[in-house]
Amino acid sequence: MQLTRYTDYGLRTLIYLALLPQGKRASIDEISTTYDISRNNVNKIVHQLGKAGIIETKRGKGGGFYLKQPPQELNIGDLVVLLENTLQVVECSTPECRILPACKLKGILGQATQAFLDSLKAYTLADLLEDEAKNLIQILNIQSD
Amino acid sequence: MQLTRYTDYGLRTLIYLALLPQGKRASIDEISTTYDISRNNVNKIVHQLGKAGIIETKRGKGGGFYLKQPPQELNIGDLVVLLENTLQVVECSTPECRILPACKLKGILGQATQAFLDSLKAYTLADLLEDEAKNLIQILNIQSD
DNA sequence: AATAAGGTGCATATTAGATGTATTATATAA
DNA sequence: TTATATAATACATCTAATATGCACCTTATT
Repeated sequence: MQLTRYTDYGLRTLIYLALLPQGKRASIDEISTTYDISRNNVNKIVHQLGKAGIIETKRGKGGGFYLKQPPQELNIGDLVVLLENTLQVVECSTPECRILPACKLKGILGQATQAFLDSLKAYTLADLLEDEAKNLIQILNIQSD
Repeated sequence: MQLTRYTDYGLRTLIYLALLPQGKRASIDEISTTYDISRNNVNKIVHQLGKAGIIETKRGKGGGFYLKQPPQELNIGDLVVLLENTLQVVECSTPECRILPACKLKGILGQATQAFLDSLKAYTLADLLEDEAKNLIQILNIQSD
């Protein structure tokens, strides 16, 4: 049971953005280089986060992107739901499982998935920085000006 | 976020076994054919369940396997832990993530995974049959004698 | 001995996911 | 108005985990 790297990278990108000084933008290259993630992957993530209204993106010279909301307002559960392409932990229909109509496993696994998400919903992006912001800023070499 | 089919097939196999009349054995071919799952996959599952002491396997003509414990004693959470090869929802170390030492995500995701498993631990194999045993027996064409 | 079952090992196929390449659209600044 | 830096888009390819296939071994029953 794993989340995709895409989701992982998405969260890392958001951590980076949450650490940026007010008014500063990040670029795809910057994130890609810092975390050593494929540029294309970051590209897709930034695009998706932009479409979802989580970040503001701007093209062109001097462009880039930044969080539209404060980190305290970004819930980890919601972010995982957004980034992860499927939350259906088993595939009952491709190919169709013979016992599907009488199977209670679906429901039980669905409940468990909900418990997973509810647990994440207790945290926000801000909680990922708590007590570690200074360390993270140093590790990620984020400039203060 | 998905469980492997291996885990899914493992649970389906156990459902099948839980529906068998007392004293009856199933065979790998029987499970494989009934669910339309690769024989080899079932083979591995049966082998693992045997080693884990969940089922009793017997080689040779007239052999087969059956549950060693009543379904009420087999906890779904434990079964998923047994069958699923990884419960680490993100890979922090291959390659090593730069922010690993200051990252709080690991812990939060670990808690959520635990919530997932705890939710499953509230159910046993018997709960997967409840109210549906007759339907399942019919769908799976399990003979009563 | 023949047969039917699980056990074991390795090879191959499949597929989702990740990455690469190229090009387009847009914005800024010289 | 041209050059440059950026995100957006599209598509191709690589990779690796997973799933399946094949062959043969071991064991038990008849």
